[in-house]
Amino acid sequence: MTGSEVAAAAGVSPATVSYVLNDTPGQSIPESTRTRVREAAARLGYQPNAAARSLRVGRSDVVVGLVPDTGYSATFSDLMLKLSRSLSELGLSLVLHPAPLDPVRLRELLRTIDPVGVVALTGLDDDTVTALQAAGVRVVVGTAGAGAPRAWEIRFGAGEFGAAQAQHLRSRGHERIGLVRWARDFPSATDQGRAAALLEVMAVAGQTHIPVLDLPADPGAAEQALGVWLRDEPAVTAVATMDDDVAALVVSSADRLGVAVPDRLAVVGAYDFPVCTLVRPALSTVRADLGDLIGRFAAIIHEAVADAGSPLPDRIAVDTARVVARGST
Amino acid sequence: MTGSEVAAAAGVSPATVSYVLNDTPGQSIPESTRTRVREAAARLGYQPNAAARSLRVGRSDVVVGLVPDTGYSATFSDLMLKLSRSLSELGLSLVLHPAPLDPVRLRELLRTIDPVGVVALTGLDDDTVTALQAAGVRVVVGTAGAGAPRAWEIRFGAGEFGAAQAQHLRSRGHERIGLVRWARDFPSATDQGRAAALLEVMAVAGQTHIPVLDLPADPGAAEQALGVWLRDEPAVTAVATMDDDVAALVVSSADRLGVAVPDRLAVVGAYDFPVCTLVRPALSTVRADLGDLIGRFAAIIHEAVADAGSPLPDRIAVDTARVVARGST
DNA sequence: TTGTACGCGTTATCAG
DNA sequence: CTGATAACGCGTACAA
Repeated sequence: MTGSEVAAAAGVSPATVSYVLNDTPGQSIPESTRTRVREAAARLGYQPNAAARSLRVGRSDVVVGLVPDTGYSATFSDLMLKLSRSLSELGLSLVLHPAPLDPVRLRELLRTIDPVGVVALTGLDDDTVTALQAAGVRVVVGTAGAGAPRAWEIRFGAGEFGAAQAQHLRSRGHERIGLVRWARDFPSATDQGRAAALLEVMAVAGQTHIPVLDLPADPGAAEQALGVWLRDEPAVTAVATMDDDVAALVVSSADRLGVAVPDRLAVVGAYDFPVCTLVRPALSTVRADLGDLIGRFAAIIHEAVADAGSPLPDRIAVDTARVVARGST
Repeated sequence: MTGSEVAAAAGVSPATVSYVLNDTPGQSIPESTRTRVREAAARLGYQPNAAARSLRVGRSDVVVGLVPDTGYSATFSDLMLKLSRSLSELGLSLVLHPAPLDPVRLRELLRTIDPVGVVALTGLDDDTVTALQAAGVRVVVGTAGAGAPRAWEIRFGAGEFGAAQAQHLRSRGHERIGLVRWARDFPSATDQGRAAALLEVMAVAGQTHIPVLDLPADPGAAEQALGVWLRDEPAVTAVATMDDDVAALVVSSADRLGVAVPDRLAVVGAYDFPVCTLVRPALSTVRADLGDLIGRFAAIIHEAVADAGSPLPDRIAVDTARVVARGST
């Protein structure tokens, strides 16, 4: 079903079809013609060819959502579903991809999808951001990142989660805290941003660096790694984790090791995943109303796509980050 | 960077560039020309434009992976990562999308991505499969489904997980079992296939239908729903769940209700998610070496894409489905 | 007010 | 054995 066929059915030229269906401004087409075209399009089930459109316009209508490759809880899933709906109303569509991606797979993604925007639930390192811009991505929404954000890049929640975690642990009397992240081949930018945010708060209490534990996903290996780490870092009485999945593994590993939570080791996670209330003790965590942000993301992306020259906010604060205290702290 | 520029740099025509870089058979181009072209392409960092290619060829090189919209664990995440790599080697790329999708979003996905193949970690209902075929998708790999598979559709693991769960529960002496699935607006085809598989095994023991509990994701609501359901179904002494996330919520809800697991209620999950060993009692589950299947999926998709007429297997058995017995049964 | 014609980058057909 | 050239479907400048 092509635009020409619709034009033929409506008795107009292909150009008119394009004008009508795209609501092209500056064209004075009588309402009667418009309805005839729209009706024909609807009747024939006309769907514009995305490839032809992309080729002509020079960009696709696709936004890529980068999700953590460590698995992806219902919390994040809901977020992406919301984003998908919001973007959909604005004529954009969302597909997901696991992150972080190595340079080769990133290039492949950019080449095959040529997204107009990227929303990352993970941090993006500078090289990735640079590659995205070079590939023509109009707007990037992500969390942490080392340098200053570019004009077309928006950051959110860079430090709020870490700050909330550290403040909570301090308020519970802890003076030396650590960070637990997933062990992985390539370091994640989110991990680094979180560590920096924790340190900023703990520096006030005299802590000079944040010890980091790389936790393997395998329960046996995790237990061992935690045991060794706790011996090596005897001053650490509490840990913040990158997310609640990691926190859950810490708590259960501690249980097996005979390490009392929260007495010997307090644990605070992040994002309030469903797993929080499944483990014993239940996980304290930091949650934020990210769902609220999603609508703004969509609007910002739409704006950036529609009007390339419009200025973007370089940062969106997550002002709703709040501690949910449960049994693990 | 376009093919024409490469052609100019190499002193050949654009057509020759296409022939060389695509290894088009039936063309006798001297090795010297080939190397010259390849060199120029590499030097200039040529990346073919996917939109133009899609427009010309009539399909994209993208495969869509449908993932459960309830969130998915590291187990599925790993699977998709493996699939992504396998497809990548075959010149195809993978993007993810939450499923099930309503008809509107499905159409949008098909229009914007125009995938050449679909791999679903969830079941696909018949309408969806029909829509996929109509949109020109060459091959669909999915789990359950009501009717018989189409020639271009491959099913895997339709009943194996359910059969293994039911057999395990029977071997533990249970004669009346139920199925627990996520409460959701639209029924999932996976859920229906699982129920049928369970019934097939339990029919031998005289069970005539499988009571189903729709579990809300919210812990409080889940606890209440489980309590009511157990009162309504006093004969049920064990449940199989759709996956380990659901199973974990059942176990923790039972704990809060004072229902002893496994004595009053045995619980067996599926897929061996990491959450299995995080809850008490640890979850019995059914696992299969799906990673092994992934490579075959990729090969089958590649085959179907490369040679439209080649016959596909209509079914791939998951012969490695095995029970992992832990504390919950 | 509407239609014609061109170009986006690629691949396939068909002369040379 | 090689390379012009047309065509894919759309959007838009310009002509009618």
